[in-house]
Amino acid sequence: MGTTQLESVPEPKYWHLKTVLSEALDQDFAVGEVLPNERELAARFGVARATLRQALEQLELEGRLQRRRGVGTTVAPPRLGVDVGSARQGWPGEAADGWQPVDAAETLPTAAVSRLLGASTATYVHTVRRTRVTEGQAVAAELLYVPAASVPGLPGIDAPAGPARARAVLRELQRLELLGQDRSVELGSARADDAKELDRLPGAPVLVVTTRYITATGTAAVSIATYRADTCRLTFNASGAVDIEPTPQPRAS
Amino acid sequence: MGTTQLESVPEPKYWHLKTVLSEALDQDFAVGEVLPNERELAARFGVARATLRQALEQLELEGRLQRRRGVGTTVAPPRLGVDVGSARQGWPGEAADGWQPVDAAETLPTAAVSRLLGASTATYVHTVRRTRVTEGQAVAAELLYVPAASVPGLPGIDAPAGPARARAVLRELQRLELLGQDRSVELGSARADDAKELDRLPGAPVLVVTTRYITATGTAAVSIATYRADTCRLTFNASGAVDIEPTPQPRAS
DNA sequence: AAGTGGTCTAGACCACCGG
DNA sequence: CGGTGGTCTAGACCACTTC
Repeated sequence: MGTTQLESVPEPKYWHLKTVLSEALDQDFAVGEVLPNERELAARFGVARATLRQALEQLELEGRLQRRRGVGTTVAPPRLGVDVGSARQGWPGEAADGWQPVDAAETLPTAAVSRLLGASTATYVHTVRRTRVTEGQAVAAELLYVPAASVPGLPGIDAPAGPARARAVLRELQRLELLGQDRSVELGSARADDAKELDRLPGAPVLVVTTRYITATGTAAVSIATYRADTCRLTFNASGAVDIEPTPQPRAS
Repeated sequence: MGTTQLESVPEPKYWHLKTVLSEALDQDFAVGEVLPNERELAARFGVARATLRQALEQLELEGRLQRRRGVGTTVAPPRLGVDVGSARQGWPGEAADGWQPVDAAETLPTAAVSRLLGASTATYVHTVRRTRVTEGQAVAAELLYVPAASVPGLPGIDAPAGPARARAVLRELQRLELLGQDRSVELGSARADDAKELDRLPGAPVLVVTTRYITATGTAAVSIATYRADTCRLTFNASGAVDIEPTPQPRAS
């Protein structure tokens, strides 16, 4: 860049790189297109591969890129808007909202889970695994914890494993009267099993949505859902307002 | 470890490191305590510093650690629960919820902003900057975009800059009838100016909360708030249920 | 087998904070 | 000033996908 290095605060190379790449993505690349490989890009910009990778990492974090080992780096489509808030006051599984039961089992709750469940401190909890698919993509993996006390009418552990059993727990849960629920969203990194379901590497950034389902007797169930942070935008429709449109591309003239 | 390396899928060193460190944090460290420096930790575990840093990065992303250049790495307190959803149907600035007006200006909207504002395509928008402080910590920085058409009664640009002007825009906005709002949450990285307000380095992971304020005539305003992803947990109280308690530490027996 | 991204190393220098 | 985390390099090898 010329001789004008008067910048008293020289921004890091990877940061500048990110800006340059971001503009290039807007102008010269279409969604789905594959970029040159990392070694060539690094050479082209005159930096080490590690530095180039730092820039790519951030762009992937922002949902601009998608990297797959053995395949390459491609331009990501706009993030998927995934509805999380408008299904007001419903038990899980009540609406056909893309959640698919996978399995269920009886386990002892971890310290963190029993803390969320509150004073009930049930000895056993049913653990239901579900996966959410939107537009053909696996966007979330959920673990739903239901204390045995919440669903007394449930058949014993002799029930067949698999989706059928998961559905049985959900069906039983829906018989309770739901008073309310509270939700929280935070950043996390995917555990190994969740990463597998989401087709990502372990440690991938995820949005962790924790929901407590409240009945008259306290917290009847807790759901911990992990959404792919790179491809998802969680939407909460606080009112009956129109849905947000899926980010139409402003085409350059 | 011993000689049992039968694991056909050897997990990455940094991943294993992260697990070991995480357990050490639970058992041997108190909140606020400073860890040994990176060079020593790397030596102690027999890995390169870059590898050690990869583990620390993930732990920081999960809110377990806090790193500050020139100071050191400390054990982070549990994430702050920041209420985002329960202030139902209110204009910004209506409740004393920790938001502090900083400044305001008149600008031309960027392509992304005018897309969010919808078909109105106003030529000018008022841009209000606010900061949110919770428990003494700056947790969020917001840019609120208000098309000039939404607040026709506002004095011209001769108004004094600074918080007073920001308050004037908010006051004018609150005269409209709010029909609803929709919100979305996604992962992003802090722009330079936001990072400064949040006392983080540029590129730090943030949760971007986008809110559209709807009136009878369309989208009257758009807010883009960036929350520190490392220290914040966004909470949405969908019902009048009790608040979630701030993660009491389970003491080992 | 060839090509991709993912992990790892052993150094170096820089920007920032504190005494 | 010394010590901290932040950036950067030039290599190497590994895991995975595709052909």
